[in-house]
Amino acid sequence: MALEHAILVSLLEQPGSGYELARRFDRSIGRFWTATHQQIYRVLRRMEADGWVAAQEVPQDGRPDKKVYSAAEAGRAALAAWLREPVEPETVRHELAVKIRAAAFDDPAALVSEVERHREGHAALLARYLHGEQRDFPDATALDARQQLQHVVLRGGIEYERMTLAWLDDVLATLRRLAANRPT
Amino acid sequence: MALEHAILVSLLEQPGSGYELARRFDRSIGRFWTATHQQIYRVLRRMEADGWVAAQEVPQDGRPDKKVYSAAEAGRAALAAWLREPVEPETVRHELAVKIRAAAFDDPAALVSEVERHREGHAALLARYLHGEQRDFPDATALDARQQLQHVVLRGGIEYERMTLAWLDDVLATLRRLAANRPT
DNA sequence: ATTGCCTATGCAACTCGTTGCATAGCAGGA
DNA sequence: TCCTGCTATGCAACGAGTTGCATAGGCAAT
Repeated sequence: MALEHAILVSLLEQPGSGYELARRFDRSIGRFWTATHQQIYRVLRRMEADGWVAAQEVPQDGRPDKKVYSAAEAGRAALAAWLREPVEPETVRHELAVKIRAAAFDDPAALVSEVERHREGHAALLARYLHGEQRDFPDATALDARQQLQHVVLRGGIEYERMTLAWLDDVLATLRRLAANRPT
Repeated sequence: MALEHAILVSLLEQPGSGYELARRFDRSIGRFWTATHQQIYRVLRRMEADGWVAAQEVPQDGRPDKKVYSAAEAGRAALAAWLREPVEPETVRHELAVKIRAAAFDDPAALVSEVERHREGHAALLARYLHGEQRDFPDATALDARQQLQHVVLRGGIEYERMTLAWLDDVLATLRRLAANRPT
C-alpha cells in the first residue's frame, strides 16, 4: 500500500532504476521504510502498468541494461491524493520488548548481552545520523522546502535514537539489578 | 516467528482462550506487538500441535465453549532458547515520515491537520500509559521481578510517546513555516 | 421488535513480504 | 586461478498478515 508512495517520493527526489531504489531503501529511505529489491521490482512493474511511473531502457556496456524510472503525472496526482487521506497509526512490532517481558520467566542476566548489542547498534545509527546532519544541513537558515522537510524527518530519527539509548540504559540497569538479587 | 513467543509470554503471565488473548493484544501487549484474532487462532493450533501449549475445553452455558490455553514445558523451553539467540533490529515502517517528505512535492499545509490528528492520538496514548503506571506501579520500591520488567517496558512506551509529541510539534512548526512562506 | 454489540471460534481468499536461486559480465584481491 | 563481490533484473515458493464472512446465542438499548 504505502510502498508505492515511498517509491514515488524517492523517484520525485531523483529518478533511478529498481536497483538504485533498492540501495536508497537500504540507506536514507530505509530509516523509515524498509523494502527488499524483490518488492521494489514487483511494485515498479505494477506502477508502470498503472501509469504512475515511466520507464526508460538505458543500455550499458559490460553490465546489464537498466530501466530508469521516473514519476509520471498520474503518480504525482496519486501521491497528492494519498497525502490528503488519513493514515492509520503505525503498527508496532517491538521484539526486544517481548524478550524483556519474557525474561521474567527465565534468567534476566541472559538478556544483558543482547540488550548491549542493540545499544551498540543504536549508538552507531545515532552517530551516522548526526554525521549526515552535519554534512547535509550545515546551515539551518539556508534550506529550501524540500531540505527543511528532509531535515525535520532526520531530527525525528535522531531524537528516536537518543530516546532509545536512554531507555536501553534503563533496561540494562533493571536487568542487572534483578540479576544481582537472584543468585542462582 | 515472534508471535509465538509473544503468545507464550502472555500465557505464562496468565492462561486464557484465543479470544482473551486477542483482547490482550488489543490492550497491553499490543503496545509492542499487534495481532488479529485470526493470526492468534492459527498460531495457537500450531503451538498446540507442537506441544508448546496445552488446551482445556471449558463448556459455558449461553455462549460457545472456549479453549483455555496455558504454556507447556516445551513452550517455556522454546522461549528460553529464543531469549538466548539474537534478534534482528526492528524493521521500521513510518508512514507519516513518508508523507512529510512527500509534502515537498505538494502543499505542506495539506498535511497539518493529519499531523495534528496523530498528535492527539499520541497525547491520548501517553495519558493512558501514565494512568496505567499510576495504577499498576504506584510504589516503585515494592515490585517483584515480573513487575519491574513490565514497568521498564512501560517506561519505554512513555518515553517514546513523549519524544513523538515533541517531534510532531517540531513537524507542525516546520509545516506552518513553509505554508506561510508559500502564498499560493 | 429490531438493531447492534459481545463472546467465541473458524474458513477462504487475498495481499504483503521474505528467501533462495538464477543469469551474466566485470573488477579486485589471495 | 579461484573466489568474492558488484551491477541489474527476475522467477518460484513460502510464510506472515489482513479482510470478509459465517455461526450462534446472549444482552441491552431504541
